[in-house]
This record gives sequence, structure tokens and C-alpha cells, in this order.
Amino acid sequence: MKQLITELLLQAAQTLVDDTSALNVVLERPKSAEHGDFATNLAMQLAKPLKQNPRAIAQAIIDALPAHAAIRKVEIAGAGFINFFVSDSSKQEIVKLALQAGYAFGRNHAGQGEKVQVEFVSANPTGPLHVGHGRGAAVGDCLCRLLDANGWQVTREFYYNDAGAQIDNLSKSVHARASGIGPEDARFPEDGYRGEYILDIANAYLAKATVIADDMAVTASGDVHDMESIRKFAVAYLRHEQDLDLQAFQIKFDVFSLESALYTEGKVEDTVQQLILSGHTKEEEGALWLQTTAFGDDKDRVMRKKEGGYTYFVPDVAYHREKWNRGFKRVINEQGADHHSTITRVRAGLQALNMGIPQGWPEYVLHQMVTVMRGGEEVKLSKRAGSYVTLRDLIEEVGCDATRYFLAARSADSQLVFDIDLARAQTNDNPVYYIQYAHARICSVLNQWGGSVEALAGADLAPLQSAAETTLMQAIGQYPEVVSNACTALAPHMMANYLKELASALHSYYNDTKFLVEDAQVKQARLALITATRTVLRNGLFLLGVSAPEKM
RNA sequence: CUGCCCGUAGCUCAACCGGAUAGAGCACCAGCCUUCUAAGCUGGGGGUUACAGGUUCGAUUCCUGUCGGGCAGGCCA
Repeated sequence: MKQLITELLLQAAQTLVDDTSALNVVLERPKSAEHGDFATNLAMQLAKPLKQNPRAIAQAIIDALPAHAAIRKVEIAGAGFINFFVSDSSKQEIVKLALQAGYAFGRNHAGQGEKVQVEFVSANPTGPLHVGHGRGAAVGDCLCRLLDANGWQVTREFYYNDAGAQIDNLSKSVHARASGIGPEDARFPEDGYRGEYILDIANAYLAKATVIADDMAVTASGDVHDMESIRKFAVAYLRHEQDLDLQAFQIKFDVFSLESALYTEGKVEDTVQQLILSGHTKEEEGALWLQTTAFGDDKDRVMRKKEGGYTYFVPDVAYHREKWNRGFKRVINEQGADHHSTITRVRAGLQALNMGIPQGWPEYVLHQMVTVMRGGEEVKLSKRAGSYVTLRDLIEEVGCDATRYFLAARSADSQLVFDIDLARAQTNDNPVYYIQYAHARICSVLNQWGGSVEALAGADLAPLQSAAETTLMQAIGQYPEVVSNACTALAPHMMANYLKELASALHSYYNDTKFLVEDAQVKQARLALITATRTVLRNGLFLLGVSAPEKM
């Protein structure tokens, strides 16, 4: 429909300007129904170059506009908007389309089957997943689902930082606990992790337990002084815990990449050598530096420390070089905003490698911090201090669907407040239930009707003319655009907001109109409409990773 | 001090590439269940979109500055 009107407008514009290729025809859906189904500001755009009154131009465009059966009325409004009113039958067409397409409705092939890798969560294996990771998980997974719906071939990836100083701290912390040294003890490692889960790990270690993570079984030696065994066991233990967290959140990854593997496979060393060869490094003060200032950084960065060992961004660069070499022309990293400073460094390192990687690669979606409130007070999250709200606590208290919705339904680039008491107390008022309820209501009606849902695709839709029906059909018609827009903007919250509006249209319709009426033709038409709505609700909820229950 | 994100109703948040009267939910007020699920619907009050300029036919949206909040700025990750 949009395409049709755009073409008609371009044809009309040809009578006014010589070159229509430079025109950007913007069609939008007016907020108010009295402004029609579609509107364009084309006349206002042309006002300046043509030096004419926009309303006069609008009239000229309308006069030149070819007639079409799908367009019922065209009028000028406001400062020079051209409003299009679509015929009833073409509005009703969307119901048929949705019913015929079913699960495929709204999906498109924009990505053309190209590979895209999305890295998200990527929590350090030094503790259980918390709310912040939950936001990354919810947003990241929705991004993947959106990309998939837009025809991309998606790989979900989780990167484990299982090397470096924080892992040493972890080992030392477990060692201390296993030796009977508590967090209050002066001998406890200063930068150690003080959460109770460290004690659990220590106890399991002493009991010579076996944990399984990432297809690998690790058995503790039980030897308090064997730091290597402690390290392996602690990492495996926490990775196992995180796997359980992700499972509870219903999120699956295709690939787990290990930082340690980059070292053992020589990828880090390779990358360093290539950077040196590229001429973008320098030796100074006993350290090896990367001249990131050549690529937009505000200061150069140390790669290899005076005492030896690489700084954290070196394996990051090596890792991203690997992503590129694995054939991903598109990579999206979803991370917390507290890591935003790595973006410049990683991109600079990749540019310095001089291997044809585009400047803006990889893409980043940063989510701002989550503040957790409990009992009217902010809960400070600190792994080291041990104060904690784990993702699993949240899922248990609020439920998986509600947690996912809550964390994905807000724009990633604004901070969000997660009030646990509120989320728990308002469980029944959570918007996710509002959407799910719409779905369940439709299912219930269809159950009582008991007829063939498949046959509804052939229903005569002509009776669908009321305001509530029109609103609902418009909302359904918008869905494919939302799938596309949310993906382009990498903004899952757009889908969440849309579904709320769709559910609202359905609930209004439900209260306004009875579906199971005597008149067979009217009944069929109405049932077709709500079934199409159900299809969209189901498809949309799926993209958010939220279930669509048939009963509530 | 510098960089990034944010500032919208009492609270939590929307507003598609700059569009028409800035929208929802919670809370508050008044209505709607002998008929398909009241986890719902209808109506009402509540706003100088932090502030001051600028660009534009038009600014919550873009630009500049100020104020406020968050996050970064380590040879930690």
C-alpha cells in the first residue's frame, strides 16, 4: 500500500519537477484518523525549490495524481499535508494477508541470508548473572530474533573472559575460602570476590566435585594449594551456573568463545605481530604501545605491560580479528555502557591491522545501567562486596516473561529503574500480561466458536467497517513495518511498544463488539479479524522471546 | 577537566528520517460484568518536553551554551 501511494506520488510529481529521483517521498501514518490512513509532506518539501505556496503545490500534485481503486479520497490539510484515505476493501486485505502468511506474516528478506554475528551477555565467569546481564540478554536475544525475521542468518555468541587478572582474583578468593579465610578476615585478598557463592565453590572444590560446562567436565582435585586446579574448577563452576541462569531466561547461544583459547592457539601473539608489522606500534617506557590516536582515540594505549602480559584490549582485538576471519561482514556487539571506552580501542586495533575491515565495524548496541530498587532503596550491585540481585532471583520473583519484557521494552540507551517490589506487586498490571491477555482472550473466543480457523482466510471481510475494526486493521497493517524498523534501528523496544498498542486495539474491540453473533457473514468476518490479530500478537511476542499463552 | 548516554505528567516510560491537538501504564476521580476471560473497557483531572538561544513552513527530535543525573577516562577487565 505504501509502495503504491509512493509510486502514484512520484508520477504526479513528474509534472512539477524534472528530476524526481532526488525526491524523498515520506509517507507516514497520521496519529489521528481524521488525517487519513497515510500522509505525506511532499508539497512542503517542494515549497522551497519551487518557490510556491505548499498548499498550491499540494493541489497541483493531487490534480496530477492518477486515480486508483484503492484510494478513496485525497485531501489537503494543515500547512500542506496530503492525506490519503484508503478504500475499505484494501484496508480489509491485510486481514487476509496475515491469515494466509501465518507465522511468516511480517517477516521479510531484507538481510538476504547474509551472516550476522551478535555477541551479547559475555559476562566474566566470576559470579552469577545479575540484572545488568539480564538486560543485555533480553535485548541481545530480541535483536537476534529481529534480525532473523528480517532475513539474516544469525549466530549468537558469548565471549568468556576466562583469562587475566579477574580470574586470578577469583582463584585467590576461592583459595582463601577453602583455607577457612572469610571476607572479613584481613588475610582475604583485597580485590577478592566476597559473595557467598565463593564459599559454595570452595566447598564443592574441597568435596572434589565435578562440574560440567561447555561440553567440558572438570573435577576438583580438592588440593587447597593447587591454584591451577582451583582456577579451572572455579571457572567451570561459574560457567555452569551462568548456563543455568541463561537456561532459566530461555536464551541459547550458538557459540561460546574463550579468551584463554586465543592465547593457547597463538591468536593473540599473531595479532600483536601483525600490529607491529603494520607500523602502528611503538616501544616506550619499557612497554609496547598501540598508536590508537591515529584512529580517533584521545591517547595511545599500552598493549604489553612493562612486567609483561597484554592489556585487556589486545585479546579483544584478536577476538574481533577472528570474527572477521570467520566471514562475518556484519557483527553486532551488545554490551553495557560501562564498557563503551573499549569501542574506540577495538576499532582502532582492527584498523591498524590494515586488513580491509570497515571503520564502523563492528556495530555496537550499548545498554545503559540498570538501577535496582528494593524496599524503596537502591541496591548497589557489587560482585566484590557481594551485594547482589541475581538474574535468577528476578526470574523466580517476577517470572521469565515479565522480566524479559521489562528489560527489553525500554530504549537501551536510557537508564532503567527495576523496582523489585513494584515488579512483584504489580505482576498483574505488567504490560506483558496485558498483551498476553489479548492473545488468550482471542484463543478463548475461537475455542468456544469451535469452527475451522483455516477456513477464515477465505471469509468475506466486507462487514469490517466500524471504528474499532478499522483501528485494529490499521494496527495489523503496521506490523511488517515495525519488524523492519525495529531491526534497522536495532531497537527491540519498538516491538514491545507496538504490541501494547495492538493489544489495546484488541481489548477495545472486544469490549465494543460481540464476535459470536447470529449473522454468519458478520461472524466470519469478525473472527477472521481477531484471528489475524492473534497471529500478529503471537509473532510479535515471539520476537520478544515472550510466550503467547492460550489461557490465563 | 574530557568523551559517551540521559533529562518528557506525582512515579515508570513512549513518540517511526524533524510533522498536525506530546501519548500509555501506575496512582487519583466517575462509570461499565445474568451474554465470547473485568489481568479488560469508557470518560475525567494532571505538561512552559530541565533552562536559554539558533536553524526550519514546522523542533521532544537537529545545532550551541548552561544546569542536573549516570557511565567511562588504569601498564585493571
